[in-house]
Amino acid sequence: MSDAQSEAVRRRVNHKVATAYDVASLAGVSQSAVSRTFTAGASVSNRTRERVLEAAKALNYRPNQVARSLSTSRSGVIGVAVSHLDNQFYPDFLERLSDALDLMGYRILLFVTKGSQDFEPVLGELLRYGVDALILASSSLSSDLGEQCRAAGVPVVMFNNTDPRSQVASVAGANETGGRAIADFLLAAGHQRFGFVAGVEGTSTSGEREAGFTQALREAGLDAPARQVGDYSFEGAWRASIALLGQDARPDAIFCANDHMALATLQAAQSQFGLTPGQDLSIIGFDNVTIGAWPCFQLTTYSQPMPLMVDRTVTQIWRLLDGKDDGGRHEEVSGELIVRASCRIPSTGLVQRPDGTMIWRAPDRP
Amino acid sequence: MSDAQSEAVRRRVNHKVATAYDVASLAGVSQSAVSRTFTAGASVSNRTRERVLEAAKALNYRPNQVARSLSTSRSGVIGVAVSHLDNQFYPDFLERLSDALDLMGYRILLFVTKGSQDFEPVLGELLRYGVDALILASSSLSSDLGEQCRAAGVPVVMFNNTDPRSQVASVAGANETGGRAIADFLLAAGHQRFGFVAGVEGTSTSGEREAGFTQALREAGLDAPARQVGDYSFEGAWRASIALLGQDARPDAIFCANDHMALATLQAAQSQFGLTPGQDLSIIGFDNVTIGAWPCFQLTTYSQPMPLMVDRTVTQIWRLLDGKDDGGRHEEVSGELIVRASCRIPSTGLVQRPDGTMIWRAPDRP
DNA sequence: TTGAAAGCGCTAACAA
DNA sequence: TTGTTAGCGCTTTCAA
Repeated sequence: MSDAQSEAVRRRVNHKVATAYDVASLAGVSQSAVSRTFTAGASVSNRTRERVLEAAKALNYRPNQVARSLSTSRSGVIGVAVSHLDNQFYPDFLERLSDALDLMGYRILLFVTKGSQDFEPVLGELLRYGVDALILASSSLSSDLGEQCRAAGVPVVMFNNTDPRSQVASVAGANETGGRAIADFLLAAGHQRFGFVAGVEGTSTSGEREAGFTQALREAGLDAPARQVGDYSFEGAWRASIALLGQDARPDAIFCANDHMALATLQAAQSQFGLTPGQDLSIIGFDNVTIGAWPCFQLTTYSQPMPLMVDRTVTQIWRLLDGKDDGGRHEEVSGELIVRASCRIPSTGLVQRPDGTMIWRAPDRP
Repeated sequence: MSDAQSEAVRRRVNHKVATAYDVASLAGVSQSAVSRTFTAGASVSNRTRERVLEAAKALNYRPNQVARSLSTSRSGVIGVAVSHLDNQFYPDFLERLSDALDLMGYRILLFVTKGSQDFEPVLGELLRYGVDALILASSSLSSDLGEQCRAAGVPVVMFNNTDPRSQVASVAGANETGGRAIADFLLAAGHQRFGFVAGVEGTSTSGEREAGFTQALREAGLDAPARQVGDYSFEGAWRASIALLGQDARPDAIFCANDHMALATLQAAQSQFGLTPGQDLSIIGFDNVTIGAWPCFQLTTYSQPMPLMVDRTVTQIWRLLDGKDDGGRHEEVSGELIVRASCRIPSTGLVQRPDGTMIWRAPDRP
């Protein structure tokens, strides 16, 4: 046994992890040969590769990612900032995103942010962590942040949140369209008095949904809806709903800026006012989270198709990573108005899809 | 302006990130001096430090974590494997864990696993990612995995899951105690026929809860409960519940191995059998997830106090990182039986806590 | 307290 | 196709 070999064995015994050098000497090749066999698209002879692989297996060797990152300045890690983890929309997002990134060999460095707290310093750090890209899925996160990263040359995509004036790429649902559809739907069902529960003020998501909703009501000759802020939280929406429903002329239809808040409204209406959603009033959300379809909720909602949105998000990321920094930055993924029992049902416009779900489409206007 | 200075400026302009060398030359000191000013507990004169900090600020310099990791073989990153993200227990866990780790300057590298899929290869990779430690919060994850990492010298803690025979540290709730308490509680309420909805077979969490439950029933002279497997999923529990409730002698009390499944049982009972939980039958879960307390559920449950559990988990991690690999490995965090409307209420043993929540304590036995 | 210099483990020119 | 060599940006001895 050569010196090199015994050195390699010694390392193993000492619990030290084998390096490419150990493998090289055991295989009787250069360290570069080892590097090459573990680098996709390298140039190694089969014979060399096999010897290396054999030695690697014997030593339980695997390339050290940190060292690799230092050399290549690519880490295979993508930073993901997310908040509101109690809103099922986001865990669902994380799960699907993880899947999608996994497929491409990427990992997630997770940052759970609290609302719009001072996240920016953390993010400064983050950039030095060598993440290859950033996904900002905190609806209450400013785009300045993203702008900063973009300037630093790190691809950034905002998820479920946009700043149309910024250069930061984004993927979002059809917020304004959805808001309009919801108004049309409620009007078609014969509703008269409307309420709106907003998310965090200033977020594009809530703002656009409200804009579409209000605009469509205006076009129908109606006033803007009664309005309360729910801050995207269950408690906030609970309070907002109680305020709305406690009014003299109580709304007979309430649109909440997302499902998470709509679930609060639904329960507040039931337990605090004895109202039956779908009969006494209509409640509608946005997102189509899984639990909204639970029997006890049967929440009507405008969907944000998560698989598609995640798909678009990662596609944008790959593009940016490839340096294709061109066009198509602010992507909008359209959804559908999914009809369930929490709303009074219009007599027209209902369509049943093959999977049994009911959707509503506005009748063509003249 | 010196050559070194103009070089530094050039880098800035070219969008290249400043390195410690750039800072050093701008500050007129050695690169080591820069390193020291950014290393906690270093030895630098105030004068040097100030000059360095000034230069660093001018160049917007921050130490490169990757390079630092390569030198120190510590990354400041902790790998977290989690599954069942649709069970609110886990997003909640992630959120709190993130907070706790943040406080100590650690970040989370997230792995979302699917049940007990072939996660092991991924984890092999993971170790080469330079994570300083690993937290395994996948209730359906074998401990072999953890054992492997431990052997590789990486601290591992299993969360909400144990293998008593293994050396892998763990933090879990009072599963057996909780199971017993639940049996005692249901017996005290006068129940006769019991059902149990299990999680994934073979997981310690489900197994221990069932063992405690069944054991306590046996001690009361009763048979083991009717039993169905819910696999920790909503759909699985839904089917399991329908099977249980469709029996000839339908159970009048069902214990589900966690809240997530109990929520399915509750709704199945209501919507498929027209039963009113708390009157026609009692349904009880385990975890005390936030949504279980929602008005429409009012789920009785045995709690797993998340803040405490997370606290214990990170404490274990710090210990292991400090090389204190001694004792106290399998930690159990006790909870309380939280009484809500989904169960028939016993006439004795109820205690109201200051915050208004009702808990139940078994009367002392003679 | 400081600077010089030797790595950390790998990738990527460059020569052979 | 190979091996040699020079970094990647930092930490950490070791002298001074």
